[in-house]
Amino acid sequence: MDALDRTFAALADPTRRAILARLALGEANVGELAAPFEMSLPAVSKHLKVLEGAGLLERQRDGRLHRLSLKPQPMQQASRWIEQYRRFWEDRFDALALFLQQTTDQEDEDG
Amino acid sequence: MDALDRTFAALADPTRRAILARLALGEANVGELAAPFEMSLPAVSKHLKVLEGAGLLERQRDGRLHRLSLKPQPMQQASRWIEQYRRFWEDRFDALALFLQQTTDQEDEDG
DNA sequence: CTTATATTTAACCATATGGTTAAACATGGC
DNA sequence: GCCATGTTTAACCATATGGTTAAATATAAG
Repeated sequence: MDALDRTFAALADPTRRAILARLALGEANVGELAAPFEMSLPAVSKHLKVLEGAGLLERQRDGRLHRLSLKPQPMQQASRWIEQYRRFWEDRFDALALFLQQTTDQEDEDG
Repeated sequence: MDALDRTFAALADPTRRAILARLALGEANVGELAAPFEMSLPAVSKHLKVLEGAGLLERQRDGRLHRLSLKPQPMQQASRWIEQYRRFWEDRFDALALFLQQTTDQEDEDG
C-alpha cells in the first residue's frame, strides 16, 4: 500500500479521527486515548497501529507507558493531494456566491 | 457511515484517486474512465459507485452513456477537517525553517 | 426484429477490517 | 518474589472490500 492509501484509509475511521483530534491537544498514553471509547483496549491498540502504520503518530515508550504524539507529515501530504482540486471547487463556490449575490439583488429589487 | 468516513474511504484507493484526477480534467463516461486500468469494467463500475456514494461524483445518463463529473463538496469538507491540523504542522515547519536558516547562517559564518 | 454497444447486477472468491476475549509481556511498587 | 498496572499478541468472528466471470438491462443502429 502507498503512503496516501494508508493515510486516507487511516482517516476513514471515526475512532481514529477522534484519537488524532485528541492528540492535537497534546501527547497521551494508550489508556488515556482509549478512555473515551466504549471499546476494548486491544481494539484501540489496533487503531493506534493503523495510525502508526500510516505515519500519523509516533510512539515513545516511557517505562510501561507508551506516549503517543501527532506526526503531521502524512496529513500534510493528504492535504496537498486534496488541494489539487481547490481551484475546481472554488470555481463552483464563486459561481454559487455570484448566484446568491444576484438572488439577493433580485430580492432587494422586489422588496 | 458518516460522510467524512465515506469520503476518506473513497480516497484511500489509488484507482479511485486516479478516476477523480481524470475527472478534474473534464467529464467522462464509464468506458473512458475504465480504459487506463487493467481491471474489468464491473470493477471500475464498483469504484464509481463508491465515489458516487461518497458524493464525490455525479452521474447524468445520456442514452446508454453515463456521463460522470466531479462534485467538489465532500473533498472540500475533507480538506477542512485536515486543515484543523495545519497550525500543528506549520509550527513544525516553522521550526524546520528556523533550523535551516540557522544552519545556513552557520555555514555562511564557516565559509 | 436483430445485433452491437454501454453499463450494471449477480454470484462468487480471497483478503482486509474492526471488533471480541483470553493470555502474554513488561514495568513498577511493596 | 509477588502482585498490580499498562499494553500487546493471539485466536477467533462477522462483515466489508476489491477483484473476477457470466448474465441481465438499456439504448442505438441496421
